[in-house]
Amino acid sequence: MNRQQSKNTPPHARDGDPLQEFYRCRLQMGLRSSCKRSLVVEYFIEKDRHYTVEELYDEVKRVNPKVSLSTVYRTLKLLSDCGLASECNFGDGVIRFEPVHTSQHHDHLICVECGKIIEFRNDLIEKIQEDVAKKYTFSISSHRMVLYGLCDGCQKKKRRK
Amino acid sequence: MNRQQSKNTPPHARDGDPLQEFYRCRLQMGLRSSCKRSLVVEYFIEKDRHYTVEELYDEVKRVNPKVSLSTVYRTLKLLSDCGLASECNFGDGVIRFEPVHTSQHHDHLICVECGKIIEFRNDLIEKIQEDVAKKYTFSISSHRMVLYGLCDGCQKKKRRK
DNA sequence: GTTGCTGCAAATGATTTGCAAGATA
DNA sequence: TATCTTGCAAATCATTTGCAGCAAC
Repeated sequence: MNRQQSKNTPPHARDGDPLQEFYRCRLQMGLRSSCKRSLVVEYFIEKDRHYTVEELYDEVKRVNPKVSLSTVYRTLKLLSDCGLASECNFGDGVIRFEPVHTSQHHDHLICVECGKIIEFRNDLIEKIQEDVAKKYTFSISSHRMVLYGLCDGCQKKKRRK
Repeated sequence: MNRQQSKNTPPHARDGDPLQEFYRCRLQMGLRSSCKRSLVVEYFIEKDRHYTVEELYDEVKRVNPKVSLSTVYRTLKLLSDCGLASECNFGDGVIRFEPVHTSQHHDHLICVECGKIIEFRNDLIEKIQEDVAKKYTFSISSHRMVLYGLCDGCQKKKRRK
């Protein structure tokens, strides 16, 4: 948690820091502070990766082995409810959670070899939405796009063989 | 099964008809012909919809109530193995199967109100793939795109309220 | 002291599998 | 007859939940 922000920022401050936001939600929802839940929340937000429940559990357990799988499930559910995490489904049968950045919408690029996940933005998507909306008389509100391929590193590895 | 094709088309003929293709696979895999499996296969291919296992089961059961859920699961698995069905995951937690058309790749447009699913094609997607590939040094092999919104009918219904 | 948090074990729900009986080649 | 197909019940797997004990307020 490498932030400079003063500790006594009022809980209603929406400053874009997900942790602050979580504390705000926590108070608003009448939740208590607990070291296990905080560990999960802070770990998840700081690492800023696309975790499966199991992966997050495994890593958090290394820090505090007493954290249970239930707690990880419950905490991720909580974060989703607060709008600070969202489920990602890339169609591989595995559900992942990503921290919700207050920033803009993005899509995903996945390496089919090593599983690396990269977030990207591309404005042409809006053009596609327009085209399709016009053609089918839909009013489009959102989209999900995933590109699959080989990352730089994995391409190089393949070439060496 | 409204086709004009001769019944004795050799099993190796790849004529693009999914049913013929299935019979070919069936022979190749040493499977037997059974009325229940055929019912599931033919119903699935003829209806050409995005079914969940349960939906397909419910409908097939109306035709032949003796078909079991296991058989539907097994048959859809079989069709996937033959490359004649593919799993669709639109991120709503429900897995659907769609018949694989020998035709070109497509993406999906989903009405968030009534659940209607439309397949579409848009060539701008290739441009996006190029852009993103260049930016992240990826070599992209495939993609999935889903647009969510309101279909024509549901927009009208909303307007009437 | 009241109420939230936690781990555990049990429940759930979707899917898969073992097996014995029936069907097809 | 040999082997595939099927329904059923049991197994599996990820996720959720009930509950009793512990912890925060």
